[in-house]
Amino acid sequence: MPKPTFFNLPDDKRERFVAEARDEFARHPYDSASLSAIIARLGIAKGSVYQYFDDKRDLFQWLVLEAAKHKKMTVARHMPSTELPFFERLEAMYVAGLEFWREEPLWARLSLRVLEPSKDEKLEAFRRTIQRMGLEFVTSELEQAKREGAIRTDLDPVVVGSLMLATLQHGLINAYLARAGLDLSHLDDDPARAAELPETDILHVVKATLSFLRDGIGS
Amino acid sequence: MPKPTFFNLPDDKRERFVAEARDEFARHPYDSASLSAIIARLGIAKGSVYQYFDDKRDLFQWLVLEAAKHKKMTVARHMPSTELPFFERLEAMYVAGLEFWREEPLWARLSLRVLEPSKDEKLEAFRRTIQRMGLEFVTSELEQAKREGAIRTDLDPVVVGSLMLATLQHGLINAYLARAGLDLSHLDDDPARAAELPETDILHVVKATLSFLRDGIGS
Amino acid sequence: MPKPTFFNLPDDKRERFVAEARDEFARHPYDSASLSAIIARLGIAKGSVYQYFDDKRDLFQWLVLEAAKHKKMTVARHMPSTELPFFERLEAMYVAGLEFWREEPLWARLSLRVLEPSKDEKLEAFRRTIQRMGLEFVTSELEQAKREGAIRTDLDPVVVGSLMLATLQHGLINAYLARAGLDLSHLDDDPARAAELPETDILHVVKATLSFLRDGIGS
Amino acid sequence: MPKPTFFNLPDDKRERFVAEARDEFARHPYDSASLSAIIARLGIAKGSVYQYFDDKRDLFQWLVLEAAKHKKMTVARHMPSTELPFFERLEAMYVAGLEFWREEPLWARLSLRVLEPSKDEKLEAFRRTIQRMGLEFVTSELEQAKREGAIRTDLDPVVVGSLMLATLQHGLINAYLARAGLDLSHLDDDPARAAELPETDILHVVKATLSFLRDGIGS
DNA sequence: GATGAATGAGTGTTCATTCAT
DNA sequence: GATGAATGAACACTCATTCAT
Repeated sequence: MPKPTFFNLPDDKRERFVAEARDEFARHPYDSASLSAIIARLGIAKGSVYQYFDDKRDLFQWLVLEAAKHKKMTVARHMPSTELPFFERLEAMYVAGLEFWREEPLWARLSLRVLEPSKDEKLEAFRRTIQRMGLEFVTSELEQAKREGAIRTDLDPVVVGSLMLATLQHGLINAYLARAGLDLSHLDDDPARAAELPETDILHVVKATLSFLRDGIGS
Repeated sequence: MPKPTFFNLPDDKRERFVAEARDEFARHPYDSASLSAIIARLGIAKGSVYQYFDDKRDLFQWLVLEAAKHKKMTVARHMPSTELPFFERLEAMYVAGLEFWREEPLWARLSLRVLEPSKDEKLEAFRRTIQRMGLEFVTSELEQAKREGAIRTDLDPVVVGSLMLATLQHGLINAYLARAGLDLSHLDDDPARAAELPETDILHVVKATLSFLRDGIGS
Repeated sequence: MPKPTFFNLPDDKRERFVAEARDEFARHPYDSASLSAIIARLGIAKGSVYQYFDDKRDLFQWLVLEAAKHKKMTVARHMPSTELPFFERLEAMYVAGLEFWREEPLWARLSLRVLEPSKDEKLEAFRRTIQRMGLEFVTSELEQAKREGAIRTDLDPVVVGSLMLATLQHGLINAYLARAGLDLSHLDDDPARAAELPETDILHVVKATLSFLRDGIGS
Repeated sequence: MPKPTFFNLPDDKRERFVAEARDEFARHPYDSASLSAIIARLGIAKGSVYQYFDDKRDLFQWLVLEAAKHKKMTVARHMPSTELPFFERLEAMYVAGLEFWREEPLWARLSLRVLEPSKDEKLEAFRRTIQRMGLEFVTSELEQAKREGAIRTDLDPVVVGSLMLATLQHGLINAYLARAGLDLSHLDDDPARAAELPETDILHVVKATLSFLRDGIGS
């Protein structure tokens, strides 16, 4: 949704713009993120933003889609090309999801921002769409797993899907951070700190999560 | 943290104040909630708020603690007085948690608001404390369950605690709402709609969640 | 439509506010009039305007109604208390209308501003209402005159009403100004100049207008 | 006042430019009309406008003169070639004036726009010139009519000229529109609606206006 | 002759907070 | 204890104009 002007920009200028905009929206909730802060850091004129995007929301939504692209790339890098059984697929996805936080903490933080409520009603609609798509993805994966015989057939896909989505969106990263005594809000001051988290923890967290998901906690 | 002035207020005036403030902070993220809107609805002077509380954050934090009190009361009403084994305790807690949404949708919504990030740094610190306490509660429950022999002993309490917290904070209510095709943001226009959700769904959702937690999804 | 705050203001402060706001909206078309300019001249904070009025349009509409009040007062001062036949009533009204320009040039100029188009759609609706009421007033006066036998009975009230309204709203003041080689836009630089126009011209212009209206220009 | 560049343009490109610019200035008051909107619709570069014209005002003024040319052409088409007595000439002119609204509503609307005040001081000077020329035209016509013996000799040409000008500029079209329950501002959303007004009304309005002008309203 | 990115002063509006009464 | 007027920094957004290419 950027205007053509945006793509005509010299690469380095465009990249600096994207980087600063991403930083701002990663560090602050949408309503609090400030276009003025972005242009001040870039040293460009206020009007320029509106040469590139329709408005603040337009910029944010595009950044969210960009974040998704980056995530997809990271995931692709960490996913084996061969077809995997359900739980191994899940494990690879979880590992990739946490690697994304290490490799691209700002894009990862931005991805989560879209789940936060805003007072912009049109953005809320966008958020609902994203959320609904997330739920549909998880439930369809569950259906597939059922067909594969990997999971129980008596599960309510909507309920379990919602629970797993919460796990994926909030649980996993919080578990990973909690091991370092951190919290998402610690990252907001300096998202790059995510890159310093111990990579070895990733496998531990994912394994524990997988065990939790597959076998539950019951003795 | 209210000032003495607040408690000297006639009961009905204080209660109206609390009700309107709760509504405002339930309906809008902290940064977007407006003191002006509250005093406009109450028809009181702007300065009065500052006779009762230090500032906006102070008011919000107190409301969050009030919400916790209300939740505790609802939970108490739905929890059997007798000691229960872990999973039955968990089930009762989950049922009570969803009943809280039906009985006191505004307090319930407000409880969740505190988990949303804000640009107010001091509020973020408060949020971290709340979040940490939540995690500690869950992990200690898990430790207790281990001692009871109710759950596996090989679970990493921090990881599983984080996952269960995500489930409790986001998963359960989203699962309950998703069955009606809703989303938290739908409630923000009119939180009272939560009271109209089918009560029978509660048991279904909780049973499914319990089965998910206890036995996992693996076949 | 001002807020109570506005009326609680000390008289002199409120009057200065009204005077500066009136000047700004008299000198510039609505869209070009600047709240910033008003508060700069008053030396008050920008927010204060919004303590008094909902927004720019609200302020403007109230000023327009105030202008109407002032006009009514001026007219009352120049209208004989006794009932008059139609053409004498018309003459008195026209004289009063021009006296208003001499006595209160800024209010008079403001009155005309409401007839100018704006890009604010809600203001356009207001303008249409004003315009429609003007037409209704003129046509009802014409009906009355018909009953009095003062005017021809074969006149189309809508057509003649529209023509007379144009005469009243634009023709008369332009005729008065044209005699001094002026134009409305000359007044915008310094509306007070209207007070310096020769008072004797008023009667001349009105007499000529009356003769034009009553007997036409045909020989 | 266009630059030579403008006339070197291929005909169709120049004509599209004129059409879009006319539409924009017809639909919006000068200050609100937007060059950006014009070039967006044309799909040309912003700088191009400044290759053709000095600035926004220059373009507008030229368009106003073009509108006058178009009006002259429409009038020529509806005016009999033979010399006519004053009132018949007037009638023909009025009919032609209203036909212009039906045939070329956008040029007609634009013609009126120049009478609206603006914050651009140089444009105001232009407007004064136009207005003065209009007055001079009407008064000279009246002088001529006097010599023909068509009208009374005791009329003040400046006063009556101003009144008739108001009639011509505002009264006639408003009378025509008022019969359909419309207002100029209704046309601004879609000026083409003027073409749908009943043609038969034209003669009625003009006849009524003529009767009003020639014989007055007195009984 | 055409381009279109950059500019930056300008707009109306919001809102928590203060403080004299 | 209550009032409520005043504040002013901050916000998103607009637009005619310039100028290097």
